[in-house]
Amino acid sequence: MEQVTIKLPDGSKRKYPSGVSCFEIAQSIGEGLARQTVAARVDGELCDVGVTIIADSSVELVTLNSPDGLEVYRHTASHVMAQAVKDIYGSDVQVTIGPSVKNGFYYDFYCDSHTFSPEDFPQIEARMKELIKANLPFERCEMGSTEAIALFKAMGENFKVELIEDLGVDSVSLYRQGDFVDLCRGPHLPSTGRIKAFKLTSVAGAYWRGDENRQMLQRIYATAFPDKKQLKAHLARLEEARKRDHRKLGRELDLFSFSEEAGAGLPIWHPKGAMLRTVLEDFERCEHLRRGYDIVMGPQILRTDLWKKSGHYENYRENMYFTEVEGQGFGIKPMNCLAHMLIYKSQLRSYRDLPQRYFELGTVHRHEKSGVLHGLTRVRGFTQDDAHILCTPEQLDEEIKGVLNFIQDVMGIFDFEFEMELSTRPDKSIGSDGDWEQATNALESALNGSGLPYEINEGDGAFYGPKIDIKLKDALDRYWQCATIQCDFTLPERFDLTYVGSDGEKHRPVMLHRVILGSIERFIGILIEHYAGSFPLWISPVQAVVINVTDNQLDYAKKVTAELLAAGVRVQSDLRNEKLGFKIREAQLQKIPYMIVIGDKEMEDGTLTPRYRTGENLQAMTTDMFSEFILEECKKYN
RNA sequence: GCCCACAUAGCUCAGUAGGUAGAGCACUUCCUUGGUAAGGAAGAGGUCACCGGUUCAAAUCCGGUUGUGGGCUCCA
Repeated sequence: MEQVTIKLPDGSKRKYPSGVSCFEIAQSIGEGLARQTVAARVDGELCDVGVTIIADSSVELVTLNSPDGLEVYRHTASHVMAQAVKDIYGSDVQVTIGPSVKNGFYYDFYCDSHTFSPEDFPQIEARMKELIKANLPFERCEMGSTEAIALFKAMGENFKVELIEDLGVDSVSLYRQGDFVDLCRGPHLPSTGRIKAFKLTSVAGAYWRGDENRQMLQRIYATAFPDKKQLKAHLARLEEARKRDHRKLGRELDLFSFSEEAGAGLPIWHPKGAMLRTVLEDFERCEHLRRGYDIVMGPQILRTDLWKKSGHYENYRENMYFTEVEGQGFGIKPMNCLAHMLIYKSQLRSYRDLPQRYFELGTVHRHEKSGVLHGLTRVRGFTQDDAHILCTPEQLDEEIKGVLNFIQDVMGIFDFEFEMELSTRPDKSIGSDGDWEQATNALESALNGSGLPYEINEGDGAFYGPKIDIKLKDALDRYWQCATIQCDFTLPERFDLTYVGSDGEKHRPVMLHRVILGSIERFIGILIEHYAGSFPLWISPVQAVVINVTDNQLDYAKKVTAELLAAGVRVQSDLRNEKLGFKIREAQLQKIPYMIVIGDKEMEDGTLTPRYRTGENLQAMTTDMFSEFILEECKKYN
């Protein structure tokens, strides 16, 4: 009998009879492993465990512990869900696609006669459970495309027909479990019974093939995990995220609100939220000055002609707000770079003046489509911590490194880990090859120099230049895009920015657009969720609240409050005629770091007793000692 | 912008079948002066998001608008 040599990931080699299946290989290593194996990677290609091997190959057994395995698992669950839906709704429903996604999977259905709602979930889930219990095996078969098209046409599955037609290949693979057949590349679990824990989570609309001009499909989102415990843990994580939702905490902590009367997407900052913002903005001003930036300020509206010159009118006028007075048109700024370039242009620049680093806490307005607004993370009016660095091409490398360093410091201060992506030249772009190459190299070399890992996002740069995007990771392992560094040689060209070089000739400066926090609004939204509203002392809008035990200490408590306020502590007082326990509870719910308890004892000694929000009481101390302690803590950051 | 859902007191939510609204917390007043997460009593508070339609009668049914939520698309 012919033999094949199988190379395993640990480097060992084993001989098997030709035609051995991956499952049998797993079995030969151990029954336990065989039970956990859901797919295999044969010579790098992900495939079913049932696949047979007829030539020497390297085989990696994929278990549920790997991302690949989980993906196969969830993808299979999506087929089971599609089967359940077809079983229940029959030909009223057409299937389309159903991939696995982060934390779960979905399947998109087309259906005119019925609108899915969470009320349908129990029935669909019940049918899925039956299908799982039946432990239907998955059978893969290859079929000529013509034949497959005919098959799906006969089934009335027009979306599948279109998919096959667009694939433009001779043959396709189908997967069958029970009487359900789906076009699919696979791989899948060996049988439906392997699914142990799943749950349908939500319904949503989604465009066919992600194209807003095409049919709207009904997407059912679900999640699946290798066991019930992990599913439960995932649902608990979602619950935790709901608790931390910045929209909920924003109201509970009285930070901000939105008003239907004012307009959608326009946050209104209440005293505590405005204080939080002010602290962040002061921090930013200080950090920028420290790093050699100049603070500048541009106007809120600029003449429409200028937006035409910059190209923004052409590209973004649908998203801009305009106004006209006395026959002259103005556009409300959607970004800050124009004024910054006008500052640059206000005098003749020498290479000796460069780099120029203009920093502005620039409030911009963009008319985002109504459906995309979301709390503070997607709004129509927001403030960017925006800077534009104009420098010589030779300085580019150093400047980018400086910005990366800046980002690293700031992310560290807020306990954020982050990932970086380098986005390169897109298909549709402007600028010379040389410019692109130089800019991309500069970004790349700065990234390499930082020693931090990054990924390359081929073709995802802006049309005017490559960029580095930073995605920060919050306390719940969610990623948020905040900081970005973009190279731009277009705007300096359009605005004819120049500097006189050492050779006495005019040269074109390079412009870096960059933000650190991105939008202050968005960043605060992320911070609220990251800290679950329990802000570090230095950014807490209210750092301490003075609480008297009885009316007897009213005057002393007022005096302490005034002294702390004068010393620069962000303090409030709660002198209501309520029990201490009640006032402590309210301060706890407001997540105020320190509660200053004042009773007869403190009044007699001329002290105060701070209680930290963890419940821990500090030693009684004088007002001066406390304010000094608070201010010292804050100085670490600012 | 698109699909679906939702909009009742400051907040969280009830409101069964169309018959002009209810709770808890918060608020006000009074009692209580109590040392570390809710002391007690009473009171006040709502053109049921807005506009229009059906009906003898609309919080409830229908249409539109605005806003919100879950997604899709988009994010200079």
